[in-house]
Amino acid sequence: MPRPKIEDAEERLLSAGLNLFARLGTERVNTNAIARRARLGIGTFYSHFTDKYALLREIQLRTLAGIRVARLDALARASEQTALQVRRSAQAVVQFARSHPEAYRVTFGRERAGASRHGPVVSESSRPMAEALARLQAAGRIDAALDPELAARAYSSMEIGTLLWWLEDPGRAQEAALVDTLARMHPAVSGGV
Amino acid sequence: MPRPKIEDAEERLLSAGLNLFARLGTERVNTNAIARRARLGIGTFYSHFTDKYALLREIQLRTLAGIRVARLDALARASEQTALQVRRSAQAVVQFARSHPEAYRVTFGRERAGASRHGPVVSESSRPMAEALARLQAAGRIDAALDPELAARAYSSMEIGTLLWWLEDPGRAQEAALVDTLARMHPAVSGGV
Amino acid sequence: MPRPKIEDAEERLLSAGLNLFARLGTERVNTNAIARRARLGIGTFYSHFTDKYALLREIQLRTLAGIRVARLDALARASEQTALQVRRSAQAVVQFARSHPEAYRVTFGRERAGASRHGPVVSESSRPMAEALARLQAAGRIDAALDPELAARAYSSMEIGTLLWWLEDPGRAQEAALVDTLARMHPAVSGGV
Amino acid sequence: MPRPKIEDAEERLLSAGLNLFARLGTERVNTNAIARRARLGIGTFYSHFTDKYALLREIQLRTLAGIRVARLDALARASEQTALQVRRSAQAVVQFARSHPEAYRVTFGRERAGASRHGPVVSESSRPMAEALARLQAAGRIDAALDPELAARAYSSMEIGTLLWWLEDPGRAQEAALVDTLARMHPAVSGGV
DNA sequence: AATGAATGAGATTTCATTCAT
DNA sequence: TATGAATGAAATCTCATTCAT
Repeated sequence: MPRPKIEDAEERLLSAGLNLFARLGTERVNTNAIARRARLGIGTFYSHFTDKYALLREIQLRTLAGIRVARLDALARASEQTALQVRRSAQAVVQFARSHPEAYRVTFGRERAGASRHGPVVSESSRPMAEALARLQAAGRIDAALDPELAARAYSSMEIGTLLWWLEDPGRAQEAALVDTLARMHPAVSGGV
Repeated sequence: MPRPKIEDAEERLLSAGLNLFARLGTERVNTNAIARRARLGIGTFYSHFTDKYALLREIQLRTLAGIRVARLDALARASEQTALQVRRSAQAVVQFARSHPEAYRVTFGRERAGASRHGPVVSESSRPMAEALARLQAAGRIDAALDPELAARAYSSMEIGTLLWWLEDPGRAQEAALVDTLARMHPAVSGGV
Repeated sequence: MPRPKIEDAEERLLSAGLNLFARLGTERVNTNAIARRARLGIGTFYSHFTDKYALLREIQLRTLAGIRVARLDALARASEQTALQVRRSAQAVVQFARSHPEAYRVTFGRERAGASRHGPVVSESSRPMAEALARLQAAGRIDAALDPELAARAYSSMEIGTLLWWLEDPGRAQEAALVDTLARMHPAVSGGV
Repeated sequence: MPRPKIEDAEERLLSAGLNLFARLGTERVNTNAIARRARLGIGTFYSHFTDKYALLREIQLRTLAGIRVARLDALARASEQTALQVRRSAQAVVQFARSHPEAYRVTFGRERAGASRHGPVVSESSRPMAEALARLQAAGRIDAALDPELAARAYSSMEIGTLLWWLEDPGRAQEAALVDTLARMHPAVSGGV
């Protein structure tokens, strides 16, 4: 009898899931709670997602896409200068995290139990960055002894870990200081010859 | 039929738990499985730990203590030179992770759902390092513009994230390269004046 | 395989619970048994009642309401004469107990362990009766030395205890003799001036 | 190795059990807790009692014996006059309950789950009283229409129920008023011709 | 006789999932 | 398409009881 309104049920579910995941953690949220918060029947949940982790995956994919776009936008507007590009890129991510803290936490946070159930969405691919570092190395712009892949990997972990820590309490650091620290510790900057 | 023979039940449970947590992830392991693997009754589990997360916490505390000791040992043997100390410290942690991959993964890995249930054991405290950086700064040894707390935080995330990634497949990088990368990107080294 | 057919699950559970509680006692019945007897899944039990004691409470509330109604009905039909009202009231309760022996036993019986877990439902309130006795006293109809509250309390215990004993084996006494004894020993009758 | 001292382990267990049963209710006390409170090993419990209910039964038997003795003592000292004997008997029980509230509650209180497991200890035998009433009837001292057994039964319930209620909060009534009410409502008194 | 670690049957409770409406 | 009552496998946790010491 109900049938509330033929609306964006899927969006409602994604939004409800994001909020609950961020507040309670993936494991402490169940499908019934997501459907209830979306003001939809539990059956509706299952006609849109196969399970809780499918919804989580969709949230993560959207977040990763958002970050990619933000980063590319920033780079497009920045000059060719490496140090500036690094800074702009860091700035873009920090801004994204500040604007979408729930999405960032849900996507990168600890307690990603879903990963072990349905394979990781976030492979934390640092491939593009590794390639960029390799190019800089080839151009003699950074220390030849640096391992590009390891360095890229290390930087990614640093960025994610630091942002998650910051989001727990944004009062912990000024946004500008955060960007500065990330940029300084970026291998393309610190590793300069 | 209770009480067949007295044994070191607690150690057996810790070892079984470590193994299962590392292989399956905290959430996919239940108390029954831990007890069974330790070849003990489920009741024995509960007479030693209040729940799964109490056992997890004990594993983590032991791991953290082990790392602390390893790091201090390494520093005690190293000269006073900062760059060398940084390298020795990184080496100690890399060696610890290589020798106790399960413990490292269980302690620092993603999917730390238990943390949200019983409070985090691993605060990933970077306090000591922040203080060391501040001292170096006061001595004019590293850039005054660096924020010691942020930098320490960032380095910790980097170290942990990189080691977790490496442990997934140690073939990904030479141990020496790993140590080298961590040392290079350490703020006390890269941030030198 | 869920959801075979929609039914009045709650009534089925109440009825199954009443029967089992009466036969085995509150503590010897578990939620599984109640659900099984109601031919419902255990999950269905928990979607209707928070636990065993919530179901018990509902049974008790219904029983108390039933007795209240029966007593008021009887009084409404009786004349104003005190002795007759007392007799009619006793009669109403005896009839109720005879017609709903399980409900009476479950509501008033010993072994009300649940009470201590979730607060008593049956406060065995003798307030109304105490007030009635006080009015009769004021009107000089019963001994002024009688303590109305104590007397009301005492009568309630007597009524309940006697009925529980009788229900154990209704052959123990004629219903008429039971009513007669209760009426005779009622303070408004025996305490008359 | 322990072996604390060859003492009255049994008395210690009875005392611990009485205290715990009275505070928590029969069902919420377990054998381990009783042994712990008696500062004895759990094994010792089982070398003295077969289970929790055996200990409960022993407590109840002692209590019943105590009440019997108190009542007989009182009657022995009272004159032959019925009204006085009734009053003395009531007084004796009230005093006993006041002096041994835990024992009284544990013996007569609701939530006698053990009863259903091991058969009732307290049959609430009102046989002696029924016989006394019958004798009084034969002597023409009380109304011939009264059913002695029912009346005895009713009085017992009244006495127990009222005392349990009083023990919940002795401030509820003066001890003298209590004795007075019980005596007044005793069939040998109120039923007098 | 006293001990208490070990036991495991059994009770409670959760929640992903189905399917008749 | 949307619904939500019903389901039961699975997980957690308790506690009476045993028996080697």
